[in-house]
Amino acid sequence: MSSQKETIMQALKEKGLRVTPQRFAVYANLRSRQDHPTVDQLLHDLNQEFPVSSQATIYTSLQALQTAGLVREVLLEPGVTRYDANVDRHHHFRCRRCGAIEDLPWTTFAAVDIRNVRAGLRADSYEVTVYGMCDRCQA
Amino acid sequence: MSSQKETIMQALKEKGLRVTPQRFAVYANLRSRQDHPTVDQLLHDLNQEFPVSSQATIYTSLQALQTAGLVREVLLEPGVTRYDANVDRHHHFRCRRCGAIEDLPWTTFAAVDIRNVRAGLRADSYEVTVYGMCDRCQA
DNA sequence: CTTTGTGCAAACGATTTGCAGGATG
DNA sequence: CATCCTGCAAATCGTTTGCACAAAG
Repeated sequence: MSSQKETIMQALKEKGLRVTPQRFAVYANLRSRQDHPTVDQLLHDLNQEFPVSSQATIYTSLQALQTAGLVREVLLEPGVTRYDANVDRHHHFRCRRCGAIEDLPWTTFAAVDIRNVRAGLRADSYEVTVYGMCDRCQA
Repeated sequence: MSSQKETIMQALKEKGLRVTPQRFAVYANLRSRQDHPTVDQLLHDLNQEFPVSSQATIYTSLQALQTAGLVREVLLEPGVTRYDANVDRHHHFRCRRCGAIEDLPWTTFAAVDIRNVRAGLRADSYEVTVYGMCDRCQA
């Protein structure tokens, strides 16, 4: 049985990425959380105990991880880029009040028939973004 | 019958916005086009013949128009904010190759049942983003 | 050892803001 | 004529880049 740590190291290696403490920390942290942090949040959280990574390295690590297909960007607010280690297809819920973003399982909705888009376009995937109020903001 | 110009002026007035040449130009231009221009594209296009508006004014105009509900942002690329005068609900198609964005009519898809999101969330709207290749990029 | 990554600081680009003069209602 | 808008330039904020040193394979 492989530990969580080994799983992550193997994922990096399989994609041809060198396993550095910084990359490991970024990817491991992203995988361990449910929200979709920004670079600043990652930087802050990783360096809580003692310095693990610099800002520039987080940017370049994320870029490498993204190119490798281990991480994706989530864009729902202007000027705010968030990152998500869940690269399986899924949908998003966004709270109108607090801005919180939550993943929705792909199975939440019946399949959308994207063959119906305008003739001439070749559609290959899609995702649904749902807006509303999260639990806490309904108070 | 009211001219296009009067329609636009009335829309601005109804929202309590002063009708200035700059705001008029920004909103009229946005309504006249099908794509979703960035601020730079707007600035360039508006000032083709002779100066109509400054960069800062376009930013503030867009902000006012957006607050008034006449314009919305479209966020599909990191660091790129686009604007859309179509505030009726609709979906988007994004070309993976050239990045072009196209509106898809709301009626393109059967309704997505957003009552099925996790209990506790109060969903009130949604939109579908479809990815693929546009006509030209299939060549 | 060769190649790639890290960290710092400077560079960059998009957006915001302060302020003085100008236009709108 | 009181209020709000414009335009300029400076300030801000997120992200990228150049480079010297360090670490990975």
